[in-house]
Amino acid sequence: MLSQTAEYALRAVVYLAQHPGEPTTVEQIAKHTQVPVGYLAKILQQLARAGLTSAQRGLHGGHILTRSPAQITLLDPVMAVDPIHRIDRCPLNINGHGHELCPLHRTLDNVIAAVARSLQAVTVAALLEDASGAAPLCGAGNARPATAAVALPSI
Amino acid sequence: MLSQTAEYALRAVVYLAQHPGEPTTVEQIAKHTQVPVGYLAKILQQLARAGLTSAQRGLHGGHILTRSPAQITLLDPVMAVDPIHRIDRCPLNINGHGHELCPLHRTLDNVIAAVARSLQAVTVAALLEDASGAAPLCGAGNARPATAAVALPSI
DNA sequence: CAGTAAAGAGACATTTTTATCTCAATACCT
DNA sequence: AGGTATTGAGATAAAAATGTCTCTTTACTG
Repeated sequence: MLSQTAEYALRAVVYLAQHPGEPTTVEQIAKHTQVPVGYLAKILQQLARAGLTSAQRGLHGGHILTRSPAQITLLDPVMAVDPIHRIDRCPLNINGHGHELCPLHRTLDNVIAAVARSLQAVTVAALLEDASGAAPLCGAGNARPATAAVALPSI
Repeated sequence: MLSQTAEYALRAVVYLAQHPGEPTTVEQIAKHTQVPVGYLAKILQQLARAGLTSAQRGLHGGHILTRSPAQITLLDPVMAVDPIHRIDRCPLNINGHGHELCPLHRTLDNVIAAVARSLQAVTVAALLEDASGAAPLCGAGNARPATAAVALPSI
């Protein structure tokens, strides 16, 4: 669904949110989020370029969030590294029905829009405050029993 | 969002639904759906293996749907060629909190579930009957002016 | 039966995504 | 100033997705 890269970016942002203040090295983030170090470095660069994080070089350097977790939604890192594209014109743009979409692509675009809204509706802070179960990112040692996830049959 | 392959599969199925009865050749479908012929042939094989379509070889052969468009949802072709996977265990399966997901992955799984439900809620027949605008697949010549798509700012 | 129009299957090619490696630039510390 | 820990950037590699090509099999037609 989301790309591997987007997943990694989300993990990194959540981890950073759990470690406010302290600049955190790529290595440390990678270790705790199970993301390949070298690849994560690239992703963190993208997050920095997008203004979500900032990095400090040198000794005691590392990455930090530039905004409070309450002001970062799950959509933000996703758009930074692997943007979700709305369908804004029919991919089969034969005899231009202007910017109107055919029923298929209108439906697909609605799905995409819903995904974007869902991600946008959840802040990173909300994840951290979540009291229903395991700690964010399966934080070692502090997982608690939780309510069962809602089952969706058939897929 | 969805893969190219899934897009192609959806186009093919919609096209077949518009041409009930007649076995339709890969070439004809490809032409009208703007999908590379060779690749489409592979995709149609996958649809056939999944039982959505069946193919007849030889002269006057081609592909047809095995079910009525009313009994095919948009999820069906997608699952046939490029299955949507629910997140059923934390990808960072450190100190196993069983099958519980952490807040991040529970959220992501909910998004995936919503996508699946949305696709499952729309039948191919519904697309064909859609009276709000352009014909399915931008059908040449019969596009009509339609209601504007709902705008989603910020993405 | 021979010819032709179609799908089936598999090898091959290209492009994109994911991942690794190396070296340079920066900042701190003694 | 020199040493070390860190990010930045770019080249390279590997894997997966997408796309092409060729040959075989099947079924209809005359």
